[in-house]
Amino acid sequence: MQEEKLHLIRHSMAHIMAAAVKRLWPEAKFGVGPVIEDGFYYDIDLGGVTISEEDFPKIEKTIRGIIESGEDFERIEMPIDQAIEWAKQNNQPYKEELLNDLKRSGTTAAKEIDAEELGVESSEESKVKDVTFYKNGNFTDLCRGPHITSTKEAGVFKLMRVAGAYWRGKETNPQMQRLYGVAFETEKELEDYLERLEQAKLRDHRVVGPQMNIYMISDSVGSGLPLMMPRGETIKDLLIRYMRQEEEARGYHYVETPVLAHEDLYKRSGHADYYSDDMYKLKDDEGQTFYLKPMNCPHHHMIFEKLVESYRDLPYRLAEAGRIYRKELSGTLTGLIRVRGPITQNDSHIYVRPDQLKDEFIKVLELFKSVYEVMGISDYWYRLSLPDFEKDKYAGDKQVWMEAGDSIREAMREFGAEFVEAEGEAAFYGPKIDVQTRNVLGKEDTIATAQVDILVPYRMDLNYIDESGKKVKPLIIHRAIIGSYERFMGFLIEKTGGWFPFWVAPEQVRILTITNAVDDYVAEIKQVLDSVLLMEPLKYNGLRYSVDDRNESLGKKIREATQWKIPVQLIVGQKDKDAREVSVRTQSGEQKVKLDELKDFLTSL
RNA sequence: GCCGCUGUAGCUCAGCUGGUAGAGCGGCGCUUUCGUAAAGCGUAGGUCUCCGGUUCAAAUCCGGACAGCGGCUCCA
Repeated sequence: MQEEKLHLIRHSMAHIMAAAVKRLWPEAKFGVGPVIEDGFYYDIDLGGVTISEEDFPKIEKTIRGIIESGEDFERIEMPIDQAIEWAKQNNQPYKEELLNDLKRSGTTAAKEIDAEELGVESSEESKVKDVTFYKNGNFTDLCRGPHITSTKEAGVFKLMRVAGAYWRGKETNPQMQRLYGVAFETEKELEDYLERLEQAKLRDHRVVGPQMNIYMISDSVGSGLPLMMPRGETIKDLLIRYMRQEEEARGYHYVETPVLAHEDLYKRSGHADYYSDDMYKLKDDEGQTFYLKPMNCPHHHMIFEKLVESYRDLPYRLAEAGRIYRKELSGTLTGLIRVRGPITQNDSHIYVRPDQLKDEFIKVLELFKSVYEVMGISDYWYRLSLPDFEKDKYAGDKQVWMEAGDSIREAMREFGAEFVEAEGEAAFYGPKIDVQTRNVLGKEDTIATAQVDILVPYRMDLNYIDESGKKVKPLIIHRAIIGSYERFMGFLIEKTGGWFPFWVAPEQVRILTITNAVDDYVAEIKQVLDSVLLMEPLKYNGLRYSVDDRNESLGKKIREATQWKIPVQLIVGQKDKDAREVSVRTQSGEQKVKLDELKDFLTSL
C-alpha cells in the first residue's frame, strides 16, 4: 500500500516536473517520463537549448509553485486517432510516435517493437483503441495513470542530475535530455536517501581502491586499463589461489591459454561475425590477423577437442583464471567494475552428456554456495532465464532447449535454491542462471552466471563417442562464480568499505612499537608471526605483516594502521615486554594476549 | 562513441566580474622515545591537464584535444 502511494507520487512528480519545464521552455517536446527506483525522470527535447544543473533552482521553484497551487489531476479518455491528432497539433512528435506504436502493436516497449521489426507477429487483441491523458493545470500528457488527485499531495522531491539519453535508447535516434529527480513522502525519507548516497560515496571502490593502494589508473597506460598495485595484486592472487584450490578439489582441470589468438579460431566459433566490434584486432608484419581474446571459451574447446573422445571422459571440467580484453566504449568505463582489460575471469567450461546436466548443475550450485559463504555474501538469489519460444528466435533444436531448461530447474529445486524465472531472457545459445545481489545503493547486480551452451558444439563441431559408438554433441556448462577477479574486488571493496576479511587483507597484522627499547622483544614476536601457517580458507598460507617502529606517537601509528584498514594491530611497549604479552587491537576492541598464545590466537582468526 | 558537468601542489580544496597562485593534510629535516585515531618547530613542492586563440596582460574569456564523473529503454 505504502509503496503504491509512493509510486503515484513519483509518477505524478514526473508530470509536474514536465509541466514546470513546459512553463519555462514552452517549446519543449517530451519523450517518456517513468517512475524509477527512488524517483522519476523525464526525457525532454528543447531543440538545441540545454538545461544544466544551474537551472535546477529555477525549475524546482516552478515545481514547488505547481505543488502549492494544488492543481487537480484530470483523467481524459479519447480514441487513439484523436490522440494522434492532438500530438500533431501540440507539436509533440515523440508522443505521436508512441501513439503510433500503440496503435500498431499495442505497446510502446522498445524491446517488443524490436521483436516486431524482426518479424514476430503481435496478437491482434492487444492493439489499443482508446488512450488516456492526464491533465494538471494547463499541462496535458499522454499517460496510463493513475495519479494522485491533486498536485498538493506530491511529497518531497529533489532534482538530481541531467544526462543525455537517446530517444528509446538507440544511438541512431536523436539525443534528448533526461532530467532525473527523487521523490519521497516525507522530508525525513529524502534526507535518509541523500545520507545513504553520501555513505555509498565513501565506500566507492574508485575512491577507496586507489586510496588503499590497491589499484591505480594511469593516463599514460590508458583508461579502462587498471594497474594492480602490490596490495591489490596480493588480494587478487589470494582470490585466484582460493578458487583454484576449491575447484581442483572438485575435479576441475586448470589450464592456461594465450591472450592472443588467430582470427581462424574466432571464425570457427562465430565470434568474428557477431562479436568483432568488441574485440581488439591486431595485424602482424606477415599479414596475419589476431585478436586479443574477448572470452576463453573457444580456447577451452580446442583443449576439449584434443583430450576428450569418449562418453567415459565426461563430465570434463576445464578452468582458467583467463585474462581477456574487450573493446568497451570509453564512456562506459568505471574503476575495476567495467574495464577493457585485463579482465581475469574465474572461468570454467564443463562438458557433459545431457543426462549429466542436472547433477553437474547441482555441483556448480554447491560450489557457488560454499564460495559465497567464505566471501561473506549472504544476500543473493538466483534468476533463471529461459527462452520465450513465442516471441524470440532461438538457435538449435527446441527439444534440447526444453530438456536443458527442465534439468536446470530441477537442479535448482533439488538444491533448494531460491530463484525467480525470467522467460525470454535466455541467451541465444542456451538457458542460464544469474546470481543476483544488491550493491551498496541497493541496486540489483549480477555477480555470477552459469549458462548452458547448446549451440557451440554444433557451430564448432565438438563431439564425443557415446556408448553405441556414435558421434554426438555434448552440452557445455559455462560458469563464472565470481565474474572477473577485478570486478569482484571492486564489489568486495564496496561491500566491506575496505575492511577485507582477515584472510584476504593485504596486510593482516601490523606491529606498532611504543619505544625502541622493545626492539629485541619485537624480534621475538616476529618469530612467532613467521611460524603462523593459516589453513582456512586458503591452505598453507603464511601471515602478511609489517612492523611500524618509526619515531612517531602511538596515536599516529594507530591512526595510520586504521586508515590502511589493517585488521589486527599489535601494540608493543615496555609494559607488554615485561609481562611477555602484546596488546591486540582489532575492529571489535582491545585485548591482551600472552606471547605463548599469540600463534593460536592468530591461527584462529 | 554520444549528451551534460568537471580538471589548480602527492591528497582535499580556495582563488569575486582577466593583473603570471594559496590553505590544511601528506612529504622532507631537526627535536622529542611517547600507552590506544594526528607531538613540536622548520622546509621544499605548481609551464594552474595539454594545444591553440582573444588581450598590453589568461588559472580566470573562447576553441580544440585528453582524462574523470553522471547518464544513454526500470518505459504511455
